Amino acid sequence: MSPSSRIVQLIKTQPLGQAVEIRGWVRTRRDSKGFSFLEINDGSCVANLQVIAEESLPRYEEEILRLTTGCAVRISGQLAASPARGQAVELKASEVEVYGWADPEKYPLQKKRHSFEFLREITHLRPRTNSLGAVARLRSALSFAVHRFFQEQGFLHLHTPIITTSDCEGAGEMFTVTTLDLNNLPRKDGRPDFNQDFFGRQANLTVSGQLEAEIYCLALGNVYTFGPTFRAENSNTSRHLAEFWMIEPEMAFCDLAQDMQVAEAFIKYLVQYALDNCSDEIELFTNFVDKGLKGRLAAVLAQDFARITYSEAIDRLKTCGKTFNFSVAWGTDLQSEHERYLCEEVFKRPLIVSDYPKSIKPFYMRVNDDNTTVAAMDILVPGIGEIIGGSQREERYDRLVSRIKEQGLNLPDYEWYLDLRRYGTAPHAGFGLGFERLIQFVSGMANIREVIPFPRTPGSASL
RNA sequence: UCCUGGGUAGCUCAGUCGGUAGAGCAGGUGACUGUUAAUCACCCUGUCGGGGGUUCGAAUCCCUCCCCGGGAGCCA
Repeated sequence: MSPSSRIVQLIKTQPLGQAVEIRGWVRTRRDSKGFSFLEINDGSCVANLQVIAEESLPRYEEEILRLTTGCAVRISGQLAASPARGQAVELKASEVEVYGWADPEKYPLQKKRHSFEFLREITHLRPRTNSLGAVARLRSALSFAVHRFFQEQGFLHLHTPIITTSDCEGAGEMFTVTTLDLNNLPRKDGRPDFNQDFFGRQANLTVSGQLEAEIYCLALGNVYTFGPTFRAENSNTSRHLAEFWMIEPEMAFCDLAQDMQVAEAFIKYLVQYALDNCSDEIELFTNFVDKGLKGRLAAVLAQDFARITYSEAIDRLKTCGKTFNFSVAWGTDLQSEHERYLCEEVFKRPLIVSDYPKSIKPFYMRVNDDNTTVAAMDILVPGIGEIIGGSQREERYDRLVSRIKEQGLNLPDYEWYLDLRRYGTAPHAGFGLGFERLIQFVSGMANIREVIPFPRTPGSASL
């Protein structure tokens, strides 16, 4: 391990008068009479460390005065209180070593703000910016917090398959995984012959770990998955990715009410964790990305999520006197504009909508006693919309069979799933949280492509 | 995929009535300065997204394709 300090620690502990060493990248250089100011960022925090480089240093003219944005350096010296405003401490350099130059005529990152659209074109360089670096730290922190929340509550972390042959998930279009020669595709009855493929059958990238999670839930109790998820939908929006990360808890002996409780506690825990551990990042986002961010996050913690059933939502939308582009009718899905109105204008906080008509929801959701709705819930947050979708699962064998048939699905495909109901079935429930949407919510970033390091979207997969 | 707005200097954008392109920032040079979006002066920079068409003449008008933003659908 190098003897260098990370800047986050130096700023926090302020070891004045001590010899320290840092390694990082030059953000900017400003020259004064007899010395230069260097701003160094090492990725450990939002803040740069200001370095004073006197002209008496070796190679001052040849190297230090040539330092520009992007150069990688090692600097040792003494940490001192800063006499000027803007920073508490600064580093009086005694040695400056340049690891790598960055030709200012060609280096794309300038000492100014860039549009996120432009930064997307330089995926390999954008984490060197303040905001994308901050997103990376927030993402890492929240990822840890996800595990901490569930581990603290005794959940078991489960790795569900990324390559799956269960073609019965119905959550969206799937990517096929194959080693077949696409230039000379073996066919049978005109269709690709997957019997000759690597797995001897068609395999796809997972669209959800839920069904597999149910298997372990009904053996070990509460479990959660946290892994990549793939949807081959031609979705072109600021909140859809073809490859994204999803967290899916599945809880045994759990009903919809408890499911909602856990989901609400989970989101609040993550928001609180971000406020406690990424305050500088959230400050940055509030100042430069979304002025309302901090207030909104505080409001999330301050009150209970609003709760409303689908039927109540329809009533409210019908009687609110507002005209929508899409008409409101019981039995049809809520449109984006309906959800936004309820969440952002009526309740002005996260909103849980529950008990949707069974006709618009998948087969595995538990049918309510009214026989027309299912025990499903969506959590909507202001600015983003749906961030969680969940339900109590149908644990009754007969009901599940008729739901599978009702939806025109192929019963034999579900034998293993039905076994879970044949033998020792139990009430259980779960939900899926879109990790990137959560990061959008906590960072205020408008486009989901900024909150994942390497976004995959239709027509775009850089690196 | 649909609707809509865009694509002009490294970046962000302006460009009138169709007459062959401009600003700020960045970059270079110099001055000045415990500076911090430093300041001041000077200098450099163009496949006007690609292709086709109309015209004496197209960044500008028409057709077409590509790419990007915003909205919608699908969902997390």
